[in-house]
Amino acid sequence: MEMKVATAVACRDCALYQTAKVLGLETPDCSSLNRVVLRDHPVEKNEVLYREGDSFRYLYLVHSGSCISSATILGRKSQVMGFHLPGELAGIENIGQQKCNHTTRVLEKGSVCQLDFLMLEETLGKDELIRVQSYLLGASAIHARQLQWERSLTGLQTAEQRVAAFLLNLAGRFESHGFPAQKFRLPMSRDAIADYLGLAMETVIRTLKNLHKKELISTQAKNIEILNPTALNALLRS
Amino acid sequence: MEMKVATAVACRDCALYQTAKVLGLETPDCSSLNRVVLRDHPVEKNEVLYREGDSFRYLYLVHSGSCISSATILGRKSQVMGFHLPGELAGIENIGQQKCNHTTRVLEKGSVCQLDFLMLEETLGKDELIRVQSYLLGASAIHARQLQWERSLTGLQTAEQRVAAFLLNLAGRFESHGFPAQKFRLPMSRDAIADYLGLAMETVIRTLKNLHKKELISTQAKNIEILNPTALNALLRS
DNA sequence: ATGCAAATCTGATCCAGATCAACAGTTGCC
DNA sequence: GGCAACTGTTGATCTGGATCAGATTTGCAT
Repeated sequence: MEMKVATAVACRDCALYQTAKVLGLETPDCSSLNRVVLRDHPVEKNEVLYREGDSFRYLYLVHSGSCISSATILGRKSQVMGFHLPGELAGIENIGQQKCNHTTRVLEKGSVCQLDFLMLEETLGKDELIRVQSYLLGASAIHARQLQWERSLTGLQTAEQRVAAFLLNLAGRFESHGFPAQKFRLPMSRDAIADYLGLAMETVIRTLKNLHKKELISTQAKNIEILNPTALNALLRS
Repeated sequence: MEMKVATAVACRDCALYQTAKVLGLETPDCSSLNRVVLRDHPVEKNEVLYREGDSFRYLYLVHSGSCISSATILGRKSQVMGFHLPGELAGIENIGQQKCNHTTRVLEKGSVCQLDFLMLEETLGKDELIRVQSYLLGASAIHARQLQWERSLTGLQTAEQRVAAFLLNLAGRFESHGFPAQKFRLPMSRDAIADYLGLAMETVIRTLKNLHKKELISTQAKNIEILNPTALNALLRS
């Protein structure tokens, strides 16, 4: 059977729109807003939003679809650094840097809003600059929290714990953007999950199967249902 | 034989002093500076700088000695999140948060400078606010880079790679603060390294021994000498 | 110096997960 | 519609590192 869930954030819930409002760009005629924000730009699967080494210019808000970031680091050809779900920003990791340090590409086709930083800075008074900086500090803090969460995956010994933590993190993020937390579709391949968690793909597959068998979750291809979040959480504590 | 190395940054090299200068607090009589910065405050081993849940107020610059940060996260009682060497800031991870999300304690006795954020904000004009925010964005970016580096440890398969990466990271940080990169003293226990890297203490010990046997490094208790940085780096690429 | 507690090291065992290999299912493309 | 390429799944094997149990060293306090 097919699971149907909402797949896009409403414009009023879009973080970039909120941002633009906060930044004082929401003039009645939307002229300032439209100079800086490109709304609802469609993107195709595998399209690259920005590449490692590009000079940093845009912040992206995933409106529908999803994205994956990867980076060349510590001598590995490429390591999956994170995923961007509908309602989330991509590119925050570049704040305060000259160049992009991730490559971010589209995982599932959809649309993004794009905020142009160069354009933004051109037309900035002192008060606006203060607001922008405040906002960026907040965004950086949110990003740092997710990074710290990911960093703490290192401390989880078993594959089961890592996969459980991953599913709960996704669930929480979906929920905080207005999607159901119990039932969702994984935007990424098993391979990408494995890379993200530092496991082999086979281990991810077997672990998901095992959690299914234990009736903590239900999996059918990319469709996930979390049946027992409490027990899932308890796994992390053992 | 005893290895002697410098163990404290000079005041003029202290990041907080630089910071204060950048922020325009370096009046001839140091009155503004002294209101906001507590210079060279001695700290004892195991002293807590700030605790998880405390409201965020101070940024610390490790002048001499060293610190360790840990946090309760993902259901673990405590996970080592990072180390703060002489010349480095502690507390940046709290920027943009109300409450501290790490507990940071002194690993080796020494002294710290302390920057009071509350006091700072009280006496801030627009221009100063802009400078402070700029500085904080830069500091956050540096912190995020280290976090990303740590996050990518997840992708390293073997204990040897993780330990090698750890030693090279420490070496680079020592060097960038004016200390020798090849020869230094580990401020932390094997246990803390293990926790930080997500390994068992015994594995860390054996791996260090093994790297010694291969003559890539030389270890004598907490004294480390990196004999072949190139080969050490090459380990990460295999 | 001396002694004691904490930190470090060594050895032995065992198992979770990596790796290899073969195959099935899916998607998209001519 | 059918082939190619990717993605997912299962089974079998093997090894690196966790775990447990001790021995030894280090460094601090007196």
